[in-house]
Amino acid sequence: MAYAQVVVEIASAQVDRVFDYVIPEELRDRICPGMRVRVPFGLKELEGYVMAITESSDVPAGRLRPIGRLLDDDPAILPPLMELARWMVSQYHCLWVEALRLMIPAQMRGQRVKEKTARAARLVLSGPDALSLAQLWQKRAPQQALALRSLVEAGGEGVCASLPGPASVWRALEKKGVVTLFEQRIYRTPARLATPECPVTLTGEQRAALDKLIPALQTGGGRFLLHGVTGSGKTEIYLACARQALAMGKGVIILVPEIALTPQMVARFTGAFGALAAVLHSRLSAGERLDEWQRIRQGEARVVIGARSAVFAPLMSPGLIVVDEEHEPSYLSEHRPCYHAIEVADQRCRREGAVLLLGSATPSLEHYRQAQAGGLTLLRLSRRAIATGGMPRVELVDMRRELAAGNRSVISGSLYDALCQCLARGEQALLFLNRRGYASFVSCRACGYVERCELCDLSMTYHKGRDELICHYCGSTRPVPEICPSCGSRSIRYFGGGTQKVQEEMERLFPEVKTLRMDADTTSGKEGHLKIYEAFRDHQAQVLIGTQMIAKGLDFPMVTVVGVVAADQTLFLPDYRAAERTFQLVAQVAGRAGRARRPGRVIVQCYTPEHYALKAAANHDYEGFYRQEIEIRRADGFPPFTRFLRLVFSHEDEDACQKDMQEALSQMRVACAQHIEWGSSIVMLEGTPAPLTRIRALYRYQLLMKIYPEPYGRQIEEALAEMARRSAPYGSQVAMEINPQSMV
DNA sequence: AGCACGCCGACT
DNA sequence: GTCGGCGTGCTC
Repeated sequence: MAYAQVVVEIASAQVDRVFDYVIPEELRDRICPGMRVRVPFGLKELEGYVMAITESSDVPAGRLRPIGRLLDDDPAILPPLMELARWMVSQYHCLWVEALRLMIPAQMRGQRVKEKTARAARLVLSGPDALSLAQLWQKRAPQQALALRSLVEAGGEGVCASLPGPASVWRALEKKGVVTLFEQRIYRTPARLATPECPVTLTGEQRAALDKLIPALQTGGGRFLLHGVTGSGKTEIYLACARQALAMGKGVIILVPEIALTPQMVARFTGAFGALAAVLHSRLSAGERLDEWQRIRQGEARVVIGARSAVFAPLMSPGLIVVDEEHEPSYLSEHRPCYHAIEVADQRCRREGAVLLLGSATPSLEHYRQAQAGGLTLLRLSRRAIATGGMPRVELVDMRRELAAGNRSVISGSLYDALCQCLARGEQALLFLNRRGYASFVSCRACGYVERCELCDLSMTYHKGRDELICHYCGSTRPVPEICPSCGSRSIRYFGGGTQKVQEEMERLFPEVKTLRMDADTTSGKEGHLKIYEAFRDHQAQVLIGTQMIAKGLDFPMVTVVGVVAADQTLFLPDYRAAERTFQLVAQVAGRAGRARRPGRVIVQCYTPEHYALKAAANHDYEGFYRQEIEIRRADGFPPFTRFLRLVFSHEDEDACQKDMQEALSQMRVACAQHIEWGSSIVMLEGTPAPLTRIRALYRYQLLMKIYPEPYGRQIEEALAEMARRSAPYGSQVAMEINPQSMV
């Protein structure tokens, strides 16, 4: 007798284990681990994942029920990815289904998206025979003759819809026994541009990097950090490595932050690899996503370019995983399971004998430290590739002085001058501001009342186009009050600038200059991104104003001025990574300037120009920043020296929420008292309300702690995970975050 | 996650 | 007396 061990499609700790099922005789030689099945479970039928096939079962025979049916012909999850799921369960303390779900596109569950097929025809005769028949029928059945000829031209097989002749003609040909008709699978391939490959001469540094990478690809293993300044040609390296891996019959995954998954980037890879390239990102339709996944699974596509979750792409034998812009926070998943795509990529590479290549102009402290210690091989590109004018000049502008000098605009004198010169020369400019909307809060001048979201503890942002207040956390909207709800005064005023405000200011200062705005508000449509990108590339506007999304990856040769409107906005957030973030942001934005031969100029407006992160960014001095920041982290016990853990409790009732947090805190204290030896591995910080105390009508409290990995870090973390798994006594939701990217 | 089983208040 | 509240416990 054979049994299947199945994990069922229910995300709950209570069923987070395998259930044994009898395999009916007729399925015995087809079933294997990694397949999805339908199984009876309680009163219902559910989808499940076959984890293993066994010859015996501990469950009494009377309780065993048979597998319903198989949902796949081939296992949807390849064996190495099953193993990767196993690793994720232990690494991220997640449920089995949560890990398994990552391995297949969501569309495959519940069969929500159908495979697309089309009527196709195959020639039964040889080509010459068919042609002579066509000749014969030319007079009496010209349509059939034409259809037949086109089918011969198509190589004897083709999809009817793309060949001439209506369905009736094809049916007639089938009746005559000349062709057979059948349904053929059609892949919905997302539309994309393809930048033709142009031969490039590699710089000495690029050559040197490849001289280390190519042998590693050939021997099947190695971990590299490519530290290349903006514009130094990291993409050339990726392409060359990908070609090498393909030549060896291996597959390639290129991970890119969602935001950098620009048409430009996709076009490079499509140009280089054509139909061998598949794209996975959030803007694909359900059908496109499913089909791209299946093209990869079938081996038709062997170069995958995609965001975070593409690390699970079903490639048969990956030879290379590239993580571009490896410092980006978006590689850490925000929802369960909270995996880090780089950790997963590293794990996958080790298991499948692939090369891991991390690339960034501003590497994360953690990976740079690993490179210093030898865990990662450091490859450097310290100069921009030949066609550029060197690194742009970066000026820090002290906005306190601007204000003292009487300039109350969001545009400083220096930025204004730079823009004047740039625009007069017919060149383009980027203005970056990490906040969308028009005013970050509206307030009553008389009593100081600020409009806040009813569900979140957050001031609401005024959006001018829609003329309403929007909560940037939950998206709820409200009209702007005409009179103050608190004191009845009419003096409602707008404060704090966003991208809309900057755009208005630009139109006031340069009325004849066209501007474009790129932020979450203007890129809502499916092709929203692309439209703005193309309009700016085609010079329909001279100035592009935007948030994060213009900081990454864009390459416009005519941009010679970049303005950062408020650089230290992010510097004083309650987050141990604030300095690193700010440094990276300024360095990345600055890298958008002067990418062709024209020299670039970068104006960074801030209130603390003396801050080491800003000074280092202005000097293009990554090393200098690293040395200072790593010492601070070491001294304060922050990552990468510790694992920073955050338990977030949320409940609609504030009291219950706080009590659950207190309860967990005392439990931890008890546990620490029981395990005296833990003392050296854990630093408990106080439990407090989260900086955003209320989101979407839920109150939030948090517990912060630092865990030194050696010698008891693992044990402590396990205990905490167990605590988070058990529901809290007063009913709060508990989420455990490891090295969270945001602490609000 | 569902859904049953099981023990205490207001209704024909 | 019963209908029905949602608190534990199980699903191969």
